[in-house]
Amino acid sequence: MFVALPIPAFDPARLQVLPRKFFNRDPRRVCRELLGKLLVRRHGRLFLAGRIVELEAYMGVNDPAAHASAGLTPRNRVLFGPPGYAYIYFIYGNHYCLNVSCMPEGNAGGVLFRALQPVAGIEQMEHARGLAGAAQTPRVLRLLASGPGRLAQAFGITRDRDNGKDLADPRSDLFLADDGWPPPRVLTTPRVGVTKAAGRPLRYLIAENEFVSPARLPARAL
DNA sequence: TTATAGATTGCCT
DNA sequence: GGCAATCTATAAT
Repeated sequence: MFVALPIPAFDPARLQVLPRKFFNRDPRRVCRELLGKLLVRRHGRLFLAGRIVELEAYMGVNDPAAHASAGLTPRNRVLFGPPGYAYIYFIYGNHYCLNVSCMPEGNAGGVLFRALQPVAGIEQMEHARGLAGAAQTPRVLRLLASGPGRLAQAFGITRDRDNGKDLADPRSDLFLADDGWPPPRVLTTPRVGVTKAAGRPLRYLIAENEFVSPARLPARAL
């Protein structure tokens, strides 16, 4: 039996934008504590919001799977900058992916956003994803932001628009916030789609959440 | 200068 | 489950 989760109420007045120090830590710690928080896009009075349900940690120059492993380049320079900034890259000729920089300036840790549960602005997300007019079945809701490329498309995230943006600035149109949702139960698995350092359990997800991205791998409790 | 793999997705059988 | 799409960064020539 497939039971749809209720869509939680969304109240912009309750949002506490996460401070820079939140990101000035080991990416694994940031992953664990970022699960259950919100990614928010603001267009004037219109809000898009998604509950963060799946993340991956990238450990910097010593992580062979990380873009930072080759050292500082024009593409990955945001990762080497101060914590709390958006690193966006284009992959497979089709998709943008969103990361937030972690660790102090000079240390290139980062966290990849892999899946969100839509919370606000669902019609606009459907439009951005080419699913306008589709019934809001659990299956369609999952197609909106379950997957790194999908969530970027749902939120209109591109490199030109958002790379280098400060996600810890309340004045930003893209930021991360706490709305008081209780800390979730967290599982870890190996990262998806990486060929180097493939065994490390650096994928973090909310236990029993149906909005995690399609890849299903053996999980263990944190 | 050319080749190849890539932190993905969607459509095909 | 297989594979094409389609741009970029980096390696190989």
